Amino acid sequence: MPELPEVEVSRLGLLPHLLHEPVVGCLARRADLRLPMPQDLAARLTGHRLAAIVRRGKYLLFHWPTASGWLLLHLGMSGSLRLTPPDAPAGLHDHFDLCFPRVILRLKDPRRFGLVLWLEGEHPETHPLLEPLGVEPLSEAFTADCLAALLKGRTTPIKTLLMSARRIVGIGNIYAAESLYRAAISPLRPAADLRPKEIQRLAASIRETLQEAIEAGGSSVRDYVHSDGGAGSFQLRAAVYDRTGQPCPRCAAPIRQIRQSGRSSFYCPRCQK
DNA sequence: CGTTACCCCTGGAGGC
DNA sequence: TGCCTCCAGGGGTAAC
Repeated sequence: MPELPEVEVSRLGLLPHLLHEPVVGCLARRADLRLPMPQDLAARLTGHRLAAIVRRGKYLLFHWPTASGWLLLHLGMSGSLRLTPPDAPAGLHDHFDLCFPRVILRLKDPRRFGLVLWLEGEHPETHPLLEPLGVEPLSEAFTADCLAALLKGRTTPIKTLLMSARRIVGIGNIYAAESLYRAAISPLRPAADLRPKEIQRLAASIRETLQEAIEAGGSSVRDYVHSDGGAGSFQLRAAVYDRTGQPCPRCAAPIRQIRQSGRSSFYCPRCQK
């Protein structure tokens, strides 16, 4: 489920409930996620107060300076986070609990492509999973010039490039499709063929699409603790994603579905050139 | 180096 | 009803 906006909305939803709260325990019901979950988290974290929650791409990082380390969390394809009351029974795919005095942070991840790791020390950005990550699309560093530099000399289809986290983080299959639609650029275009005007449009549409999705998510999650789906369950209304055969909102041509690098792509063959 | 194929895992949808 | 196939919002690794 989660791309950058869903992860960011989760972060924003968790912050007011968890920040500065002391950990009272942890529970790993299934430790075999994409990588094995550490087993000593309760011992490391119990009694320590959560000092920050940071997002990098689709990763969430929870910081405990007094335990001198970070908890790294990734939701994979099917992961979601919820805050539950301490006595709420765990469901089938609730693999991990981080317990605070009044609430439990609970990770549910049916496909188990997600990740819970402990990063020792104060520099998580040097971890092998984080170090190679590309630019944050909502940061000031992400300009049209920046995007132009990423595209330069690359023959990969622009859609594939948008989804490669070593160049630019956080954009998954949905927001790649929606950003390209908004910029009126075909997902099939070789990256290096985009003209400066198009690059400018694409950079802007990526920002806008992600930002709007975050705002939509934020407004849809009123009470994080008691809401049904957690914060990962919203979705920006898609113009093209998963709308094969339905009319393009702009020109009514049927949305087309193709396959690129093993993933479905959706686009309007008339609007996106 | 750049790009693609395949793999991890479970569940839901649709065809028969 | 069951069984089968395909598909799914991610990403790492191996192979060309």
